[in-house]
Amino acid sequence: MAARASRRPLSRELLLATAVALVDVGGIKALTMRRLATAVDVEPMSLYYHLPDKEALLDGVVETVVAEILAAVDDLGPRGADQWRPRLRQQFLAAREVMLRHPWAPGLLGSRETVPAGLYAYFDGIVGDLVGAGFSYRLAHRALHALGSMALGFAQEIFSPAPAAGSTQGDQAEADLAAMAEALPHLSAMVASEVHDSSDPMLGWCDGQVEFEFTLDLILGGLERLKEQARGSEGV
Amino acid sequence: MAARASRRPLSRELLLATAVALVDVGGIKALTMRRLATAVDVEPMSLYYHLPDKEALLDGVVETVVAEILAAVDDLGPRGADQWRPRLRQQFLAAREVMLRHPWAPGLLGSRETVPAGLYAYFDGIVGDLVGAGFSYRLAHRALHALGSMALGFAQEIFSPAPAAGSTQGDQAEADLAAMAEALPHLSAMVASEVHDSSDPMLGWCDGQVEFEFTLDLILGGLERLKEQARGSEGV
DNA sequence: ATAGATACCTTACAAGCTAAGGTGAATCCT
DNA sequence: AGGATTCACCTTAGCTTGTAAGGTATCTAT
Repeated sequence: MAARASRRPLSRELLLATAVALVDVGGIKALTMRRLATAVDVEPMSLYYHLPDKEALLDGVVETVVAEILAAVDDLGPRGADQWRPRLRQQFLAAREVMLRHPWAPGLLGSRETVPAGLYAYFDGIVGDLVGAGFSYRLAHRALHALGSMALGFAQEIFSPAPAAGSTQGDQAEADLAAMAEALPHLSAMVASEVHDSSDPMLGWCDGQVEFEFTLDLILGGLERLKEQARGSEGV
Repeated sequence: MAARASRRPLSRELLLATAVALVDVGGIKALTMRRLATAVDVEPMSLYYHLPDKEALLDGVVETVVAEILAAVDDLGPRGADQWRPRLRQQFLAAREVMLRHPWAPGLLGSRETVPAGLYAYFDGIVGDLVGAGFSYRLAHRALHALGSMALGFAQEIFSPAPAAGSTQGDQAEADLAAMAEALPHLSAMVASEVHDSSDPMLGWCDGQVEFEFTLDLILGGLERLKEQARGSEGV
């Protein structure tokens, strides 16, 4: 038929890529079998030839994003024993970049019950690097959890926008601010203090990137110190 | 009617409490208007007298859990300036306990676009404590992000179970282990190393509580050090 | 007694996932 | 070449969800 000749044939890859695009623009709730079908110009049931059901679609979407992260993270910087810290830092910053492109990804990942195998391979590499750099397995394990949950947690970003700001209009805004200053004195003072040495007031005053790097360095620094302590007490 | 007399009258609170119970037992997907209606023994549309729509129900559920966290966290330990660290530690451990009772909560919280006001009040208290203990507003802000995302991230627990263990049966299990040892050498070695000085093998070898406390202390320690540094460079 | 408010119910529909089975074209086998 | 198979997609239909529209019974106040 003309219709069929005029479009790319379906494939799992095409469907997953299209699905990721759909979610990027409309959020996870916008991903339905029907909409995905419309997006690739077929009837809904045709999807089921390439994907067993919607769960598989979601798993596939996760897999796709994880692959994107792995690609971004692969071979970043040298692998020397003394390079573990900048290397890990670069890797997590790269991972975060991907997550920023797909802000829904961590939540989806957390909601899935099976995790793509590629992720374990990635963890394996990290443990290898850390142990190679002098970490005990135990400390490497802790590091994995600490860094992993930080990376995931930062994607939630519970705390970035102002609390339920409704109307952003002159008078009302001032009244809101006044009410907030009373109810949340310390937070208000904090905002005021930060706006003070920043340029634009109240616009993106929570710089996620800076916060992320801060926390990342906090954890990396703590790990380094613990590693040295352990090494010292071992009597090397 | 007999039926109506024989049950508690509906109320927002009853609905939310019932909803939380439903989610606890069946996961977030088990929470439907129809099931909630059945659980409180009314027809589905009766719910809409107390809740505008399902979004409001979900917001209410989040609100309920947050209230539970706030209750658990309230007034824990003394509020002295030198007590910020054990105090914060206790608070986050208490919060984690609630999250363990409702493992779905962080994910839901992250998926909502408005956050309960009570949470901001809680953050306000933390900032107050930190600043009172000598933190700059900037560092307190960073601390908020670091601790908050850690707490949220740890609930995802991407990395606890073995990667997609299918059959847990004698021969097959051994084959799986062997295959895993080859594909993920460092992780396998790590598991082996940890099992070695633990008692029961492979059963809950990822102790979430220990990992959580480790990461919490890592962050608290880092913050303390940064605080002292800043204080020192200020010339007090 | 009547008017309204309150709290719950009946009906109905669009949109979601998917089981069951159909169809035309391509490919393979002899 | 011709029949059988397979591939890739479609049609129909069933069941679940959220919820709009409007109905009804009970209580409260005048």
